[in-house]
Amino acid sequence: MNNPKLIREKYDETKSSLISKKVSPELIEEYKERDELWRAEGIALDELKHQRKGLMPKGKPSPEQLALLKETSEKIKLKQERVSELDRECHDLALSMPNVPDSSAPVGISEEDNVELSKWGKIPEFDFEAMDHEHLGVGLGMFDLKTAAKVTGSRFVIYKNKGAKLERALINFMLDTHSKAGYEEILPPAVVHEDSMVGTGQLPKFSHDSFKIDETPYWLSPTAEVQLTNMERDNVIEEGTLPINYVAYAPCFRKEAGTYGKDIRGIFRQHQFNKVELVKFVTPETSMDELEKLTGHAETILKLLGLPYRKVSLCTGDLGFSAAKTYDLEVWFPSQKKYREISSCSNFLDFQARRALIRCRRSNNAQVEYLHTLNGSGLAVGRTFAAILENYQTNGGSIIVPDVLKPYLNLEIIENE
RNA sequence: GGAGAGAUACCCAAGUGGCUUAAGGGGACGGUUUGCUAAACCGUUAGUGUUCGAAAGGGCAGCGAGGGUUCGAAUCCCUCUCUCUCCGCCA
Repeated sequence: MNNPKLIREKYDETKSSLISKKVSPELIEEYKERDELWRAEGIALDELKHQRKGLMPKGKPSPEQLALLKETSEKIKLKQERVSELDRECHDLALSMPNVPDSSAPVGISEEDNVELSKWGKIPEFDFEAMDHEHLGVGLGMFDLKTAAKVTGSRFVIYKNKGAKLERALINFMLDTHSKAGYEEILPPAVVHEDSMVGTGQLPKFSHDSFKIDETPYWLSPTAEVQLTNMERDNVIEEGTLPINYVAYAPCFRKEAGTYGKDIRGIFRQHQFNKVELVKFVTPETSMDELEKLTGHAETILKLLGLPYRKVSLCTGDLGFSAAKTYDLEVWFPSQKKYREISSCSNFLDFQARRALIRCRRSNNAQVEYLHTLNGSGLAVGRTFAAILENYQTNGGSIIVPDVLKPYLNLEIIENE
């Protein structure tokens, strides 16, 4: 949720900023109008309530008093209905409005306008035709999509044998690495309450992207960002304990509606996938520095695994709903000859903190204010798995195990026996 | 899943329709006293949200959550959530 004062006091600036994030001008105008009405009517209502307090008798009211009380209460009731209606309208509009992009985010319409900031690693050159990760993985018996389609459905996977071990090794490697960097390890529920989904911005607008558990207020979490960020929902955190850094492994569930025919090969885009997530709670003045740190921690995983990647800054049109600024990390896929997203690191400023009511208490003056939240994938495990297969393949279709994973797998090479 | 008991502020806790502007205690903080500490005594302690205001400072809401009854609700009614005790089932 954006600070309502932005629309009230910096209307033109905020409006054009939101338009760059594809919000319709009508929506913004409607919000402004509703907000003004809500405030005016709210003041009138408070005034009436104040009046009634003065009229309250110490004991039983006399008939004259009673008549006056009844009249005032009747007015309050009508005004209250009006205010509640406006309040609901404002709240709904505010919840469906995305975060205002940070001024450092490049202005643009789509993915095409994202700005590449850096590249790391050497793109592997093979003296043979590079296979895609599905051929490699299925060929080595590491995962089975057909059986998963029978057991569950399409876009699900069953990892097997060394594939199962590689997936688990990656999770452990990522958790260990981030723990060493100062993140507190969390193992959260995979299921979250709808209130949490509202807190981080998945609801109410994007209900079609996630799975709801029928007849309950629960959802299958689309990212551990939801669990980790909402752990501090409704809390006031002492400034001295910030920054709070959490790392969690969790399975993530996404409907992937509207992606039919996209990334149908292999395990790149699944309804259920594993992800290691980083979340930070920080003081407002440090959040942009913390975004650099957070992105650096995600990059560390790619570097340690020796996977070539690039870092891009998302343009305003490509920014997620809740994000003010986002760096995507994209890893090289030899079979596609393209960099593909493997991590997304975002600063939400106080947008999620307002929705989820997460505040910090300043140590010098005891003032309470909204803190800033950030998160980043560190990394998407399934995509890391796929990238390792493709980048570490050999001519025979076997996979050289990256050095840092050897202690986890007790293997030098993954090959058919 | 069944039966029962709870939820009041930082903690404990009183409060069954208007005398509550939520008592009292503990703790915390400030002060008096003191060489220092403790004790004693005095005082402060409703966080937060929202709104009005340049500010100082006001208003409104808040007794687990949401509805309802009433001129008026912490208090009466309904629904829900969570905690505890017991029974059943279960990895």
